[in-house]
Amino acid sequence: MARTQGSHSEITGPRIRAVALELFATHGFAAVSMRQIAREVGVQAGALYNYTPDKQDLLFTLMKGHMDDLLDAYDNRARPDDIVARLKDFVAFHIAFHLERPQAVFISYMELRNLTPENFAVIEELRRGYEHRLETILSEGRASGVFDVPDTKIATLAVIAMLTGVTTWYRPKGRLSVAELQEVYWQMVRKSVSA
Amino acid sequence: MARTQGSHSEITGPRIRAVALELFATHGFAAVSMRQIAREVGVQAGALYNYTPDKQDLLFTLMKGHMDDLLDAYDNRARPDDIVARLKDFVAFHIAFHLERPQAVFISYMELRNLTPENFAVIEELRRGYEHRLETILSEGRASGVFDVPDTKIATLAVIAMLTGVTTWYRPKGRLSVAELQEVYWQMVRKSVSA
DNA sequence: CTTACATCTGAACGCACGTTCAGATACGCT
DNA sequence: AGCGTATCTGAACGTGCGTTCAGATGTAAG
Repeated sequence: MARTQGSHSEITGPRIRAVALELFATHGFAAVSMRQIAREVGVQAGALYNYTPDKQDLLFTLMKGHMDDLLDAYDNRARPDDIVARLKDFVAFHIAFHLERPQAVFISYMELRNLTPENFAVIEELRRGYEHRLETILSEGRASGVFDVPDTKIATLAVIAMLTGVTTWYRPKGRLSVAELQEVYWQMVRKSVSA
Repeated sequence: MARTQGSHSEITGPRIRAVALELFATHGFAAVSMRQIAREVGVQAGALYNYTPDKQDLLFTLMKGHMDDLLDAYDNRARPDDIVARLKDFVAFHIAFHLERPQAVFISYMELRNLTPENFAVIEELRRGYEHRLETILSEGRASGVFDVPDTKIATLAVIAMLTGVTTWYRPKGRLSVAELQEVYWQMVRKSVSA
C-alpha cells in the first residue's frame, strides 16, 4: 500500500513549500509561476498538483503555518509573573522569532491581498490573536500603574510595527548581534510605555 | 473608430497615473495588467504607450513622484529651533503626510522588489535621504543631552517603522482624529528617545 | 515475477500578458 | 475648407500562465 521507502513524497512535498517560500518572498506571489517553482524543485509543473490543489492553497498553507508557529512558540514559553518582565520577554521573543524566518514574515505581511477572502479571514484572525497577547500585557500594566499609554490598542500596533520593522533591514553579518538588538529595542519600548 | 472626443492628453496622462496608483495599491503591481488600467481609464491598451514607455516606468514614476513630494513637503516646512519641537514636528508631519496618501505609501513600501535595479537605487537613495533627516534630529538631540538613544540609526528606523505602521490600520471613520493620533504617537516617540 | 499504486512526465487546453504599429479620427490652425 | 498632427483604435506578435490528464516509470508488497 503506502510506500515507505524510495518514495519521493516525503521529500518533494517539503521541498515544494521551501522553494515556494523563497520565491514568493523574493519576487512576490503574483510574479512567481508554478513552472518556476517546479523547475527549482526539479520536477515538471504538473507534479506540483500532487501536493497542492492550486497555487492559492500553496500561499495559504505557508502563511497559516507561519502564524501557527508564531502562536505556538509564544504560548509555549514560561510567562514571567512580573508584568514588566513579561513585556520584555515579548519584545525579545518577537525579535528573535521574526529574525529567524525573514521570508515567512515577509510573505505574511506582503501577500495578504493575494489571499481569497476566506483565507484572508483565517490569517487575520490569527494575527489579531497575537496582537491581543501584547495588548493584554499593556492593559494589565496600565491597570497596575507601571505602564502609561493613552490607548492600549494603538500602543500595541505601534510596538509591533516598530519591532517587526527590524526584519526589513537586519542582516546577520551586521554590526549588532540579535541580543544587542533585543536590548536596544527593549529600552525604547520600555521607555515608550513607562509611567 | 478612433478618437471620439477632443484632445485628451492633459486628461488621459494624469488619469492613467491615478488609475495605476489605485490598482497597483489594491492588487499589486504584478497582478495588474495594462489592459485593466486601460479599461479603467476608458481607452485601449495601446493608447497607454503614448504616455509611458512601459509598465515598469509607470511604477517608477509613481514611486519617484511620491518620494519627491515627501522630501519637498518636509523641506518646505518651518524648522523649529528647539530640538524637541523639531522631533515633534517630524512626527506630526510624517503621520499627516502618510495618512493623506495611503495608496502611494503602500506602493512605495511594497513594490520595491518590482523595480529594476537602477530604479530601485534611485528610490532607495531618496528614502535614505528622508531617514537621514530624522537621524540628524536624533543625533543633535543626543549631543545636547535631551535625547538618550543607544544607537541613532536603529532609533531612526524604529521610529519611522512605528509611525508608518499607522497607515496599515488607520481608517478615516475611526474613533481617533489625525490630531489625536499625532498626539498619541508623539507621546510614545518622545518617551522612547528621552534622556 | 507479478501486481498495485504512488509518483511523475509531457503535452495540451484556453486564456491573458506586454508591447508594437498601421491606420482611423477629430481637433487646431491657416 | 482643407491640411497637419496629436491621439486613439484594433489587431496582431510571441510568450507564458494555471491547470488537467492520459500514460510512463519505478518501487513495495504479495
